[in-house]
Amino acid sequence: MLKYEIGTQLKEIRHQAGWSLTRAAKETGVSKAMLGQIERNESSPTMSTLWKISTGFHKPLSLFVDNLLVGVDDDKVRSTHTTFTSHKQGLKAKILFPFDPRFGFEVFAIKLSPEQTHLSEAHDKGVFEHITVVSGQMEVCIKGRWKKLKAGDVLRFTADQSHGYRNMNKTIHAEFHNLIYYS
Amino acid sequence: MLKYEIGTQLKEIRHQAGWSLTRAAKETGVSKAMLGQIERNESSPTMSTLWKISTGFHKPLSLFVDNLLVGVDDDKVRSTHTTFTSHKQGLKAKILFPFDPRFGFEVFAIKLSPEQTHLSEAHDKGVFEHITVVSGQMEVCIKGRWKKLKAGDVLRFTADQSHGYRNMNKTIHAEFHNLIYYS
DNA sequence: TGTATTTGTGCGTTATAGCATACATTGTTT
DNA sequence: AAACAATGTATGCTATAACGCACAAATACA
Repeated sequence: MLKYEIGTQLKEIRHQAGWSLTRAAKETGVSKAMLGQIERNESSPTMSTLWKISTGFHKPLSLFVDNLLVGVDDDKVRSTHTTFTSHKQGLKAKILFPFDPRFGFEVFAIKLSPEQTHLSEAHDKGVFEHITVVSGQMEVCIKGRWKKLKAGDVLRFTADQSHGYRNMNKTIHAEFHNLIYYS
Repeated sequence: MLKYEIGTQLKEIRHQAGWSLTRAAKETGVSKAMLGQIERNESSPTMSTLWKISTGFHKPLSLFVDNLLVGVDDDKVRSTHTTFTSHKQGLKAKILFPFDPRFGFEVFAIKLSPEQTHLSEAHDKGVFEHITVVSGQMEVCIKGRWKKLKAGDVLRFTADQSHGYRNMNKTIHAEFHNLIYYS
């Protein structure tokens, strides 16, 4: 169960060099059996052996680590509108896109019950929140001031400060998306 | 025996985030025991767990892989002028600096016996050889032409072609350094 | 067309990454 | 100072990365 398809990268580099597994094993000091399983994504190499590999190929480590948008395969539809996780009182949140180091952001969908307020702690420097209101209306608090948002409205702010969301309506829920970007 | 000190990097990132090992374990999904040994460079993480770590910290993978010039510690002197390895006929070579993916080059010292010729196969594209003659005199063959070099002379050429070195002198050895850069 | 030789993969064993738990140490509280 | 909570470390166990060897298929060679 590998999220990280480094094997494809290795196979390409090896073929490009015109090396056999035996040759690669000789140059890198890693057994060809292991190199084989790594290429087939059957095994997740340790940093130690990855170092040996990049050394043997006379290539920088980043070459094996970067450009790995190959294994994304999110082209199959995931249904998220059924499962809402993380039930705090009056606030339901579910993950639309979990954080992925290759992209640097994560996206939540959040439902605020009527007359509910949620305060959030400050995040690290370089974190940006992107609010998109889907339905209902809500308010976001930044630097002590509550800003009104209605369906379709968007808002971006630096999240390295305490902030909050609330739904002042007495009957209808508010739903919004929150894209959190980490730089 | 880790060449790759990724632990130091992790420790710094964790401290910078103000997280305890317990907190980090919770966020990343990696046990705090494991995080501990990784930080102490007692364990070389697999790419799989390194992915979990970078995900949990909301940081790109490159942050843990790059900027690792910390563990170089070549400030202790290695004596190389005694041990000459790789004895081909009439050619003695020793490694001054082995290839390191962080730098991208390796350096050899080569001794050519009198009246000796050595031919080398073409390397990959993007490989450069840097010749520095230390003592004696020698000739380097590029594109079929032999170029004369004497002590103190230097020469750089693209190594994606067959080339050769020879010492035409009848009595004295020739010694030169060869820095091979892989781009 | 047999016969080597080289290719990659499968198998059993060993080394080690990874986990859960318990422990010792330090810092906080009342 | 006693009691408490939080820190990072040490311990035993399980999962798996890594190895050496042997095998089957493909390729080269005669």
